[in-house]
Amino acid sequence: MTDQLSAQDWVDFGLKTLAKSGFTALKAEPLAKAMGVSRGSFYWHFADIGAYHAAVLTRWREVATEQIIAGVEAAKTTNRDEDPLAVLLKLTFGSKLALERAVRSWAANDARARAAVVAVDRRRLDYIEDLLKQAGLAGDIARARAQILFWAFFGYALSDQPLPAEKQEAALTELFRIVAP
Amino acid sequence: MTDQLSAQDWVDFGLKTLAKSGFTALKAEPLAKAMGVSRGSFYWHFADIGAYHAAVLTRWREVATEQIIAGVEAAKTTNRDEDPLAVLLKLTFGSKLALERAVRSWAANDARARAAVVAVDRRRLDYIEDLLKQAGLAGDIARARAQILFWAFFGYALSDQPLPAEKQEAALTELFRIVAP
DNA sequence: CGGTATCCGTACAGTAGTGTATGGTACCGG
DNA sequence: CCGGTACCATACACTACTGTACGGATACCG
Repeated sequence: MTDQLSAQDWVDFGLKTLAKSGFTALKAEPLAKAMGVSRGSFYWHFADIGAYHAAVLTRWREVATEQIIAGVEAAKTTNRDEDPLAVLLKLTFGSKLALERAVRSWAANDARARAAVVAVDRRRLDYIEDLLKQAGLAGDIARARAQILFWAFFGYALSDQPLPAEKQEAALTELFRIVAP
Repeated sequence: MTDQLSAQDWVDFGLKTLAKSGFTALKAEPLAKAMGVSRGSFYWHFADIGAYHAAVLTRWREVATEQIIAGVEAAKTTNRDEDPLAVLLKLTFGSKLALERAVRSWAANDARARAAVVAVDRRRLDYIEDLLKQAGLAGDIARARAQILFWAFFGYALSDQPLPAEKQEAALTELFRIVAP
């Protein structure tokens, strides 16, 4: 039978729900109803809500950390004439950010979510710093500008006003011009 | 008697609770217990939870919008030789940001909170843009860089890793150097 | 001093979600 | 064909919070 659910199904659905309705929607009963099953399924796959939340966060750590980085690295080899930093900006600022917002919102209210966010942040920051160093910036400058790029990214990701495409484009070019060596 | 509570008392305590425990703690029963009264008081001052939340958000709009701006304007007149932009950076990045984080986290899960955040954001962005124009930047450049400063601020405000003072200072100087005319 | 408005406590009913116990069903290996 | 395992439904007890009804206290005001 293919209509049986796995723990992975529950976690994936949790990520979708997280992006759409925020972490307050990560509850057994509403999720079960939305998936057309009863909580019997939920409590078979997970010991309790805490275990489920941990599983969702673990999965997010996996997908959020390596996603953009893999994209940039791919572009690095297939499209050698494009600046990796520009690719990074385009990829990050172009992707859907609802999930990112939801997890960071969660982190403000939950210690385990906060731990996941901190780990992911460090991974990303280190990567940006590497890119800047590879572009020829000195160590301390690279670190400071990586921090700025990082802040700007999350400021954008978390600002609730969907900026008009023009202004966003203008700000991005300016950001790139300002940070790039 | 001074041990009677006003609606304002409830709202102020709500802001403190918001900063300390997030919006999920903004519930009548826990708040009442923390204040040493019963929910009878709460439901006398507020029709329901929704009305209370609206009052808290309104109060936040008041304090969050004019706080920093007033500080910068004050420094403008009393300390004429300091760059207003530097003052702005120092004030914003130096203030406690728990409340800011909490409200923005709230905004990800609640439409009314989102509306408040959007309004406050616009006010701040416009002010930064004004500062940059007064510093002599052209209109489009001022707008783009204001956006960058704005993003960077929230990236900082919402990043859950308390940066070591050294690195933060370095990033700030670099940010100022990069954006200032 | 009596009355009235303000403020709060208490008791109740209702709702939403958690976790558990138990039983049912489908499929798989021997 | 039969026992066992994986998966799910149902029913129950429990907790946390909401909102309302009502009654008590307290201060102020005529």
